[in-house]
Amino acid sequence: MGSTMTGTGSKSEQAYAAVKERILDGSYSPGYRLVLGKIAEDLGVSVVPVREAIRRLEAEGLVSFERNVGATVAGIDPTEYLYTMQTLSILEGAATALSSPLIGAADLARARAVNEEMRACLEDFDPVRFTRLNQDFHGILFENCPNPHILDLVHRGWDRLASLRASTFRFVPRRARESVREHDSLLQLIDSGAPADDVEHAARLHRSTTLDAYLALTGTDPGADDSKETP
Amino acid sequence: MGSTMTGTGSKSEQAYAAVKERILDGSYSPGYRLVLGKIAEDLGVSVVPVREAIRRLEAEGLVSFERNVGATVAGIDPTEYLYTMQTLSILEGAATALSSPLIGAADLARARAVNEEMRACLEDFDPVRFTRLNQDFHGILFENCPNPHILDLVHRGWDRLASLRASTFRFVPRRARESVREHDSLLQLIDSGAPADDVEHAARLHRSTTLDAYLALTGTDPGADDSKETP
DNA sequence: TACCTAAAATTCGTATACGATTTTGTATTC
DNA sequence: GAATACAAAATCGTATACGAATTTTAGGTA
Repeated sequence: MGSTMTGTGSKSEQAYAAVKERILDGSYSPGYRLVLGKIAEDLGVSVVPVREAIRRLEAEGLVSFERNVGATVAGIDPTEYLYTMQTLSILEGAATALSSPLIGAADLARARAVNEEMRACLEDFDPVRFTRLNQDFHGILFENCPNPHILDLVHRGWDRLASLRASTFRFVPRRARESVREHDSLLQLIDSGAPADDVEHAARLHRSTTLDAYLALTGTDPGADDSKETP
Repeated sequence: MGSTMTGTGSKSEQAYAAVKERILDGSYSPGYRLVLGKIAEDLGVSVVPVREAIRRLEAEGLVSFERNVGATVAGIDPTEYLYTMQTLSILEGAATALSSPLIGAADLARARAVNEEMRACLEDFDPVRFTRLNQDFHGILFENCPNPHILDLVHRGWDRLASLRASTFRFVPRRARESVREHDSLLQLIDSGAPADDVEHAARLHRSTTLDAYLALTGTDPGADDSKETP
């Protein structure tokens, strides 16, 4: 009865989906210890399929695993967050660029509508709703991407961030207004039939500016000295 | 006796490593049916860890899996090849760019040496050796990349290509000489302290030119019309 | 109290076993 | 001869069971 039982797949699939959902919605937050026996009992299956599911989640980066010790929900250290955001900025930029020549008027209209919702959402600000809309917006820009591998990687990145966001909520309110405006520009750029390179650059900048805003706010400056790029 | 037994990890790890190695070196070529019982017997373990290993390989994209039917080594259709190459060109470009400010004189010297080996290798041409050297070359340029996620994705892409290459050998001999020259330019660019954007562009172009050469040779033109980027 | 040791409890890792599903082979019918 | 029906074999999926490794707890000693 837990978690929107689909009942469709094998027990292994069921366990995979259930644990993944719990991670993404925050029921299992980062650091949470995933004990095979407990989960198995919870789901009413034996440990074998649960173990398999957890190993798969490990391969996707949602779970970290240690031999003879067990699995925990993958952590939230700021460095990881930065890595993921940076990777996403690259992949989303590429995905948007590859999509852009294939985006039709209907898609643009939908994206515009979502962005207007975001704008409306700026008053009595609801970060969760805003974040969801943001994903919808970019999802529309991606969905025409002719390269499914890139899309898959983007989705995995989102999943990771969702897992983090569900626990520690990372959001820079001041950034929201700016973000909506950047969306406008991005749409205009695509609509004008700009070269893919320009779209890519703009889309990447959009994401990495969000990251910068976050860094500026928290003062996080993880390990590597990769900030000396503007001498 | 099978496949450089490390003996270190659990049976599950052992199975994972063994099957992966067989896929990468071509012992199991694309389409090969991975029967749990057979593999288990081969490795002297039971089916449970083998199954787990295969599911993990599926998550990495090396194996495709169908419920109640079984697993096969992931296929080689040209579309996949194109997707992977395109994704790699993006990720390698970014990885090289992020590395470039951190690449020291020693690294550059090593890379130069490898490229000279490649040049020497152009006479009495050995594609396998050339390919390995090529990976070494780019590996040197990457290894300073401060973002391990990107590196991980690049390595996964390489693994996929290795699996394909081991069966159908995809190589455009005429391209080799050109490639070595491009390496020279790339090294010079990095050495001159060029902006990261320039390095990224050059590195990406390098990979996608290779892809174009392959496409021109085979006439493969899968699905999407993503070639209209140079109007 | 702090620290070391040993036993108990927990949890993992995998072999085995068996039911469920799919595939293959064979006979029957038109 | 082709198509269908059915039986046999192969293979998958998972519950159960038990040994192995780790963590926790308890007890004793300086």
